[in-house]
Amino acid sequence: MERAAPPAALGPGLGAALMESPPSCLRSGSVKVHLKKWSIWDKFYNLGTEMRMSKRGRFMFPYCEYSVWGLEPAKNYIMAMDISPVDSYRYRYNGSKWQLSGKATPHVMGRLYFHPKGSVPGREWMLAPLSFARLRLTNCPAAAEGHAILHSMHRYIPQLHIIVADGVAPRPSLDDPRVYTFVFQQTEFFAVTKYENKFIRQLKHFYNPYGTALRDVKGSKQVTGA
Amino acid sequence: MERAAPPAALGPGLGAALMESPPSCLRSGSVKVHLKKWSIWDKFYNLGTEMRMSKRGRFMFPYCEYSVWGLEPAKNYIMAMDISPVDSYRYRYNGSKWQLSGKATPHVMGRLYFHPKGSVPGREWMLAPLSFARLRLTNCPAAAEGHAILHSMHRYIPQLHIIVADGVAPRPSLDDPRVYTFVFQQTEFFAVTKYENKFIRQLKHFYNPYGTALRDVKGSKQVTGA
DNA sequence: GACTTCACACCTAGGTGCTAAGTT
DNA sequence: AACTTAGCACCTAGGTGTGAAGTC
Repeated sequence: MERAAPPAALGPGLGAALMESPPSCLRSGSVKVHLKKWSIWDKFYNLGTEMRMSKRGRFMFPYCEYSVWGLEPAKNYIMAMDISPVDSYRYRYNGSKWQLSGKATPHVMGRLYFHPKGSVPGREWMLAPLSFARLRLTNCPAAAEGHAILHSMHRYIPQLHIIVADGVAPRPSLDDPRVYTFVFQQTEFFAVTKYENKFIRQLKHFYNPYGTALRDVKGSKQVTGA
Repeated sequence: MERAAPPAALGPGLGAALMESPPSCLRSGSVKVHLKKWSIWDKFYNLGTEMRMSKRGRFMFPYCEYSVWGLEPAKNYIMAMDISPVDSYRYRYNGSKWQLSGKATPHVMGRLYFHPKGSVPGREWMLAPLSFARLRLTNCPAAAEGHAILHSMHRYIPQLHIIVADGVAPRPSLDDPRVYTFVFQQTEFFAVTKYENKFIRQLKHFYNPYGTALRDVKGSKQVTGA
């Protein structure tokens, strides 16, 4: 099935003022990281990305995927992510935009999601995209390891940590100089249990392969160039 | 959907003479290994197990799954399998049974399938079943790593190798005394590109969750106790 | 003739947002 | 009223054996 152009409303979106594009490529020391599918991330970012959670844990869409350069080929690295609070506020959606709604519920700290490949030489990390597609978001405080525990109606941003695995400490402090951290502005999102912004809903339908059931209903499909 | 009893023809099968049950539990030094779902393996074994292959690689059914005891909890182990020729003959199916049909095509040697978990402490290996459900069989000599390369119409048996990973050699020789090898007689099979024995076909339909499409056709379903 | 490959329909498995019902 | 949960239909993804077509 051919994919039509995304709904026209989703292009210019909420107005040109928001149409900025944060850098999709960051450097830390000799290590360079590029955010893949940045143009899709940008589309969501400009509308105010929302990510649904559930008790069981839910994948992110878009998900975090990177290309990595500048690692030492023979040295081993561990790749980890965490989802960090952006600020200390709680938010609400008033029907058309997000607004502050009091102080944040304290963050459930310290959970890292380690890439399942484990400790792998830099050579191999640089060969293929580094994907965290299977990181799950949950609002259940008792969730299994490997799930990120978030609060609904709060604002978060994913952080990538590239950790030199020299065998000293398997899970070093993130302040350790052997940890390189990368944060891409356009991956910021609001955690929700149901989508609030209908344009976000439409973008999800359109780009997420599992969301196509609803791609053609309620005017979310439009003809190219119409 | 409830599962009816397996077809009556598949019980007594080819006759009582074949109805032996090889041990489902083996020991090597202090290490003990139990073959899971041995009663299903036995049913196939008594009819002459066949495993289909394809170019792209195909899962085994039944697949090899074990429980392990007697490892040193803190020591690391690597789990590997290979599919070994049982003899040096080629076979053919004459419509009712397998018979010799000349000398074997030389085996494509030395390929090991390593359990994807990698090097893990004995404690953890003993906690959960050790499954090789995702080992693929192929007849394509150029297949990707992790596929077992076999010849059709030849007879094979899977071997489990438990390898002490003391960091000396990542992929030691199988003659190394730090390698414990286990071979369960009832996992022997004929490699085929299409099933020959129709009773094997029926057993596969019956037990493989993906084969249920054909469970109810051509008399493969029978009523319990009829 | 004997064996292999391919396209197919059918199934399991599991992710998706929806709606309705439940909770606070 | 605001937010969360559970069940649903719908989809993708991919394993299954079949039967027809292809190969040797």
